[in-house]
Amino acid sequence: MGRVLDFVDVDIQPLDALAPRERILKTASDLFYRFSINSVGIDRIIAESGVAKMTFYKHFPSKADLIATYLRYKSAVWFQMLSTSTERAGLSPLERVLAVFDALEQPLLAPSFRGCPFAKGMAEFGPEANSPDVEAAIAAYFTRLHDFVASLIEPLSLSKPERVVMQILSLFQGSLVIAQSTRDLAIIEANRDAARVLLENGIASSS
Amino acid sequence: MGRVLDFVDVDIQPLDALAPRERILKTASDLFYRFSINSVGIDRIIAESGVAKMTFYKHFPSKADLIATYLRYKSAVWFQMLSTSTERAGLSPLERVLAVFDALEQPLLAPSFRGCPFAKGMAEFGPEANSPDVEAAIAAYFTRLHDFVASLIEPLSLSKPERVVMQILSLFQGSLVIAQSTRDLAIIEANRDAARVLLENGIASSS
DNA sequence: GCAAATACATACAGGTCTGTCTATAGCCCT
DNA sequence: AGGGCTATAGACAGACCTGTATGTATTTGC
Repeated sequence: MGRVLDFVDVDIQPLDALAPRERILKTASDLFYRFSINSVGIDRIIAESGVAKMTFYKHFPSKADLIATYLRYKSAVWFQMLSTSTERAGLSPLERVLAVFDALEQPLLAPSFRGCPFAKGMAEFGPEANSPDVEAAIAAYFTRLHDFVASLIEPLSLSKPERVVMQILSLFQGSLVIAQSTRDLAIIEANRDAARVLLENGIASSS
Repeated sequence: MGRVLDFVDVDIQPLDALAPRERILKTASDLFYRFSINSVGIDRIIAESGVAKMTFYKHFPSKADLIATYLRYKSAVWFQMLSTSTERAGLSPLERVLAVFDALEQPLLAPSFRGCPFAKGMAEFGPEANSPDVEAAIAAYFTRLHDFVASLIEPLSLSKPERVVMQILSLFQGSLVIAQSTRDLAIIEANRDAARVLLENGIASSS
């Protein structure tokens, strides 16, 4: 049942066949990501998900609650994609690291691509926003992403793995920002190659 | 008179000694960047800049107008910093490219650091926001940044300069995202070194 | 010193936001 | 068949938003 975790907007199952809670979450996810979180009101989410207001507030006690759930949902989607790419059969340890950039292809190709949902979340819900749940969801994503890349790099036995992890993470997040402003898919290949050079450089200097 | 272009929050001149327009712009700049654009209302900007509402609307016909001006102002600030770093005396062409990462030190050290103002702007004012002036200001920044890095790289006569420009830009923007979530200054050094490796690799393969 | 431009203070209109309340309709389970 | 759970529909309160209108004070130029 990985259907819910698809990145692509198109769904096999029509929206109104889903349970109300999933309908709300999916509608909110689309709207929050396409527009921004603060510019999408509860009323619109309710209208477009075809749900009554009380039903909404039964499933999500507050908008902040929905936002945090949306971010955890998006996190699951992204790690699903990352896993799919990095766990392909026949990849060498080094290629598995580079595969995180392959995972960007599908999102970047989607016309609904609007950058990294978590960077966008940070932009709207910084430290002064007083939304601890939202902040926590964002921080959890970045921590998990860091650990994910670190675990991919670990088998390479680099001399300064933490440094390379930060470099890969920067290339990854940077791809998402730059791609958003230029819409040039070449960024993926360029940064995968950059990562390869950095990794091989780290391996060489660690020998 | 580069005072207005200082990144640091502290100002030598007190705020209420400035002309109303500058007071408004400076207050708005602080608030928009610390919080987010959509979550700061006109009333707050007016209150904190000690200005009457009509005065505000005389200088800025609409909030969108103020936002676009804010972004152009921030752009000037950032390029001021980039110029300062890259035009230091005694830098080799390669070191001048790497100096763009030095420019990040000052912003990252500031407690008010909240990431890249333009990525934040994109997060709130995407294509569906219908704010052409704001969009244009953001696009102008990224175009100018691209051209800036390209002009720094040009003297190195790399075989694929455009590719390396994208890599450097990704490392630069990635630094801002990652630094925002980890607050680790080591990111700068790591990515400057990454850039060095990529540049030297490009020089080697172009020979 | 006086006139004109500029800025201040504040009330207001019309809209949107989140969240609550009331009342009604459908559905499952026994 | 009927009780209880769940969803729908829509009005409503109170706060906030942008932008306008109406006066009064202050500064500036000559």
